[in-house]
Amino acid sequence: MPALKTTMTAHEIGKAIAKAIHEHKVLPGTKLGEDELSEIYGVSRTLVRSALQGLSHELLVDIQPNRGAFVAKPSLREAREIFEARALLEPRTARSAALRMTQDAARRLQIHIDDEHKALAQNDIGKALWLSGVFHIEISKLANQATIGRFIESLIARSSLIIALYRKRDSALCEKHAHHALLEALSQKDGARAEELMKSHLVDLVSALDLREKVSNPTKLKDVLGGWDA
Amino acid sequence: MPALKTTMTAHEIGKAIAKAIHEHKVLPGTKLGEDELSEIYGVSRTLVRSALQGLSHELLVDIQPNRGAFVAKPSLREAREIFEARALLEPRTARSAALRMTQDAARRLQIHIDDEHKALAQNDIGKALWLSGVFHIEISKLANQATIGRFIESLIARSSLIIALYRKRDSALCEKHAHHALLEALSQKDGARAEELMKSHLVDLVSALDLREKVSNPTKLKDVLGGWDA
DNA sequence: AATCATAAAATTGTATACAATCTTTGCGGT
DNA sequence: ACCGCAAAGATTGTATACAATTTTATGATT
Repeated sequence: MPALKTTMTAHEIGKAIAKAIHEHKVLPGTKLGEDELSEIYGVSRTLVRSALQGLSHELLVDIQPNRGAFVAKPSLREAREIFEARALLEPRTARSAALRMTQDAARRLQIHIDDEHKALAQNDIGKALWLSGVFHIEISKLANQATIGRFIESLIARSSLIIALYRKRDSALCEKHAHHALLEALSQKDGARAEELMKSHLVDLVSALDLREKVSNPTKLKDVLGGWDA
Repeated sequence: MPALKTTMTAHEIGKAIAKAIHEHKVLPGTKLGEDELSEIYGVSRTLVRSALQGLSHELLVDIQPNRGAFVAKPSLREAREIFEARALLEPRTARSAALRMTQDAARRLQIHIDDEHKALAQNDIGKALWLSGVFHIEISKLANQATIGRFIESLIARSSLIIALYRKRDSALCEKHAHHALLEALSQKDGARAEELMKSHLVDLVSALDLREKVSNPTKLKDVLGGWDA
């Protein structure tokens, strides 16, 4: 599928890495070595560095001076802030999107939801996660507010890192119906309902996370590590 | 004042260029040639390119492939979006800031306001503009929400471009009292009032701009250009 | 004189070479 | 064995060299 004849641009490389991060193909903390990446994409380190700097600007990767680039590990505080920001921006944006909804957009979103279900059916969690993010981004694009849309896009990308780090064990990350209900409200141009649905959808998302302060008591370490030779 | 012994980093160069843009030392549309900048800052094009790419990510400069980097020229639509976004984020943030206000912060903000007045007194519009932006950014920092704070910072930086492009002739850009009143509300931890003041302050800012659609009718061109040989 | 084609100059895009820094390895001392 | 230390290796940071593209200058043709 990808065109191999022409060499990739820095932007394309960044997109590819971002997608891998979003799909949890590479986990937070993973080192992104320049030589390694330039080998993979068949370009010089120049373009790889440019791509990594771009990702660092979006806070998807953390560049440590003289040490290299790593997939970012958002703190608990950052995690909370990001979902607070989403709760502020996305419901409002969903309302705007509803008012500008078209038949064509509804069709595209429906196909998107089908793809999500397909991915889930074949247990491709990574792809499902990525598609879920893109669904939110598509809605924000419908609102026709590029500026806030960019903010939302950035928040969603970082959300995938948070899910990787803080997801509760065995918590479902996408309630099957949430996106469908949202699409329905949008199709009916029911702005108020779309706003409300998005709001509760985000609450559900957060409730699948464990964002409580770690109470790790250093003295308890041996309780956890004890019995290693039993 | 600036340390000349050590070489500047890409980030520092970006900050320097951003400040020049913010201060209207370079106007929207200005070409930012790589050789020229590397000459100025005494570094190779590598670092200059890195800096320009960073600024491009913040939408402060527009990089046109194979043509170079130019100071961005936000469209009318972008301009409206940016101030809508500010109206959404900043009042809310001012309220949060009020609740976390400290004596020390109040002192710092007061000094800041004094600097603004000094700059205005000596007619250094550029510096006043920059300080005004930093004032807003400082408030957002007090709110202790780094994520939204970054958004606001980015919006404020772009606002200076909008002011350069769309300011009404002879419109005052900073009503002397606005920032002072804001500081007062913050100092009294009066969140509701701070929110309200910020809201109206932003309205005032927009009212100093001319964001109406240009009605330039192409057929009228000869009306404007006619009589060249009279 | 105006216009188009072409060549020269200047500028950006990418790769490579070298320098600086960090990481690992191996050795000797305690 | 366990630390500390030093040299080798690997990785990132910066500058330079070369390729690709655009811009400007030149000149022939109408």
